[in-house]
Amino acid sequence: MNLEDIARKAGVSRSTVSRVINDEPNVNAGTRELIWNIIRKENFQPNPSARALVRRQTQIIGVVIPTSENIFYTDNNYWMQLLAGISQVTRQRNYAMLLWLGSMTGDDEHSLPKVANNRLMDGIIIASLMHSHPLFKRLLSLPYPFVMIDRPLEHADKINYVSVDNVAAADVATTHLIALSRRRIAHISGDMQIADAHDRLLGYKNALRRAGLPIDDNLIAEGYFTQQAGYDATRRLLPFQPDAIFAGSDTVALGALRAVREAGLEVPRDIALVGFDDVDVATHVDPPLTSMRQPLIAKGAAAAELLLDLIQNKVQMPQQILMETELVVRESTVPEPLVAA
Amino acid sequence: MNLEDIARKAGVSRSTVSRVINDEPNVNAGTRELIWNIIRKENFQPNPSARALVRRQTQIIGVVIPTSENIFYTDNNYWMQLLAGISQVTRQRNYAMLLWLGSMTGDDEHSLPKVANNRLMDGIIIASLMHSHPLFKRLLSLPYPFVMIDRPLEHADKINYVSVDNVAAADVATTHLIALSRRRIAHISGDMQIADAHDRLLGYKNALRRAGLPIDDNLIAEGYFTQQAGYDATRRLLPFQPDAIFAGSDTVALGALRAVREAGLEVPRDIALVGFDDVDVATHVDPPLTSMRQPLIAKGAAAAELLLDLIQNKVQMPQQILMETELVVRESTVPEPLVAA
DNA sequence: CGAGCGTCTGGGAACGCTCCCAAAACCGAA
DNA sequence: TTCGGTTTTGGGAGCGTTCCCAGACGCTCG
Repeated sequence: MNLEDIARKAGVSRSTVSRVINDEPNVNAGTRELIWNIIRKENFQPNPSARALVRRQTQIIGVVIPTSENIFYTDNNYWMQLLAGISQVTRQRNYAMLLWLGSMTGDDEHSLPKVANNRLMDGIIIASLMHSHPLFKRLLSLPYPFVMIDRPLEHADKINYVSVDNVAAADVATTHLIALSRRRIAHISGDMQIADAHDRLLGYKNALRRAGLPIDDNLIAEGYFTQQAGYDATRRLLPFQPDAIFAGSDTVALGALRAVREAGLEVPRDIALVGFDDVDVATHVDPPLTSMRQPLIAKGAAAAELLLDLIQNKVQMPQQILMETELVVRESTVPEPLVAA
Repeated sequence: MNLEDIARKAGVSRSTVSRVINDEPNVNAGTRELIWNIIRKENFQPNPSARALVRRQTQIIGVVIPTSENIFYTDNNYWMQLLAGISQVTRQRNYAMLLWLGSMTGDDEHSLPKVANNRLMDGIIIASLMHSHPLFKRLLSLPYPFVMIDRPLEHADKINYVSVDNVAAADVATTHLIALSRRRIAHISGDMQIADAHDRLLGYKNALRRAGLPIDDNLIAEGYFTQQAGYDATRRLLPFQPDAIFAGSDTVALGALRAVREAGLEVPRDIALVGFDDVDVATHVDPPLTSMRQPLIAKGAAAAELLLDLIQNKVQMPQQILMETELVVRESTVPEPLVAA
């Protein structure tokens, strides 16, 4: 079933049917109605490959999550929230989304450069790409627009991205701990290859400085955004007797919690604990975790919206979008439940 | 850059280049080498739309997760695990995956029937579709193969699906509770529109029957696969004094745990608790949840493998695949840690 | 030395659309 | 009735591949 078939049934030409399908003007109202009826009856949809071939647009965007470890072992709903947000927008704007998961560093068919070069997509969203990734330098010469989720560490001024103000967010989180009279506040950062980790450390330092508290390198542990890293880092920190820990992510906080417990200490009495992201685990864990919420669904949606705007030339690149964060206070910093259940 | 351009550079014809790219025989070895070199140098990739147009194959599969509530509010990594498994296989077999999230019941462009009718995909994987879904009856007339994840409630013998033996799994879980000398074992089932819920209830009853325990309807609560449903169901169950609860999923178990706590009871002392799926939350919650593990990554991978085999005519439909489950015992049923941390 | 056969190569047609241009149909006004 | 302008319609060309067929070439063998 193709345009020609529909045309034959309607007694018109291929061109007229095409005009109707694409909502072009200058088609006789009666004819238009007739053709629509036939299209509906036959459940006809124009062949997307043929269309893409001539239009040079596939109406497909790619979503790339290149951090393989995270994908398979992530213990939370972070990515799904992001995907849900992207999906909302692509759907509403009539695009499809192609998903590429996992490490794409190789030189094979599935490397990110190869995939990205493929004219199958009109643009891509790249989540959490480290600037040490081999793709990074190729990014700028991509033949179509792309949007990064989270700020890239280099060339940030030339790149479209959606992020949160991590400096401010970390500042708020740390200030919350200071307000609770904690004085020896430790920070477990993520990988310094990631701008987010970098910025959160900065925000943490800013808050301490403003409060007139010393910045003690013994209370700062660099790690990765994993539970194990949180655990290891906390064991390194404990000898220096922190009375609070601001973890770089909720997953990290989970590891920290385990280490604190094993040391026979109690949260929040001995050590108050703050996470980042506010993913599902924050509420499941005991005590529930105070966490800096990232609006993940909205972040995904904003990235998609931006990418489609770029594709359709509605905005000029580069665009940088920062989403609002919000501190969600729970019992890992404030002992009593805030509201009765 | 197209075949013709490459051909010109190599001093051969379009056809020869095509043959080289598609690894066809009967090309002079030297010419082949020469052409490959040019292709590599130019970073050329054949246009997927043009290829799809003539081959009538897009090398793309669709993955549909039609249960909208689950997507946006799922508090665990269930879906991501499934996607990770699918992705592994599609990648290895040179396919791309298109993701369709959320309710697709409407009659608009984004309804599942519309999407499925689109010749953009060579096949689809459909996760957790209820047989009351308006798509369900259309499924069998789809113009290409599809694989369901989890057993459909109707036409199961005609449909390709990947699932676990829920009857046996539920039996094992219940038997575990019986072995712990629990005698008033309650079950919170999922929606009876879902075969999984149906089968797990059956397995639960089988185990009781075999152990010579009575089946008490007061100890069976039908709900949905959500936390709130688990909470509500548990409040209905508590007056009948269960000493154990087998929840239809980990998420449900989370709600149950909350209700048990609020009633001033302790897990596992007063009520032992078993979940299903063994997603991330099972380990995060306190006490960690005994749960029936579904091999989600493997399940996704198996579904993808099956779909691609169907597309490539390597197997005949219908195929039904059952994956192994495994009871993971944690402190929600057995008080002391099994191993020292 | 020519027939016969395998290997290798080139070019036309087709896939199903969109886009452009030309022509047909229609309209009201002179 | 004719004319100019607008609206409506049809068909050719082209998008970048694959597929098929035909032809060139080289080799073997009678």
